Amino acid sequence: MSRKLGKRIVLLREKKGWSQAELARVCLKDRQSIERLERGTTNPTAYTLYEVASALEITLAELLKI
Amino acid sequence: MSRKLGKRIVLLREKKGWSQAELARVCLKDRQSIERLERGTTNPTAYTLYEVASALEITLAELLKI
DNA sequence: AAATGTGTCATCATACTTGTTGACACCTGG
DNA sequence: CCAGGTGTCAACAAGTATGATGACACATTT
Repeated sequence: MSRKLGKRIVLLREKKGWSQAELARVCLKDRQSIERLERGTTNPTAYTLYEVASALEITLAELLKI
Repeated sequence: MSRKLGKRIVLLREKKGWSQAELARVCLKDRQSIERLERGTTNPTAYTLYEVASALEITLAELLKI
């Protein structure tokens, strides 16, 4: 499930033409944190997902369409 | 944000006519864990939300419409 | 009155996420 | 060639979610 979520984040990030570093910058997060999220090696918290969704300018529900 | 999410869980749970204990049972979770979630005192993980959504027989996106 | 169901709260140990730092291989542009 | 961007991986400290247990007040039921 984390894997699928990660793939969706990659998809939405690339749709904006951003690199992991760029998304991290907008999220005020670390480049490595984004990378872990996208690889699906962690089980992120709701707030982390909210921050990513906000950075991607979408809703949480939109991000979670997995 | 956790507060709003908690209120949504309460709403969806009551829509099914369930008590916290009943939702917990279906989730294979502790009654107190559900209560913390609903009060918004924790920042739940994606997997926890997935388990709750599954118990409520809705999608994660549906649960996260907050 | 007593028992049960309900929501709430606190505390504990364990496991995990997160931010951080450092590192590596790969590719592309100067 | 080489400097920079890219994605990946590992390990650490600090903070936190989770499951568990126990407790409390309130309402409803028997």
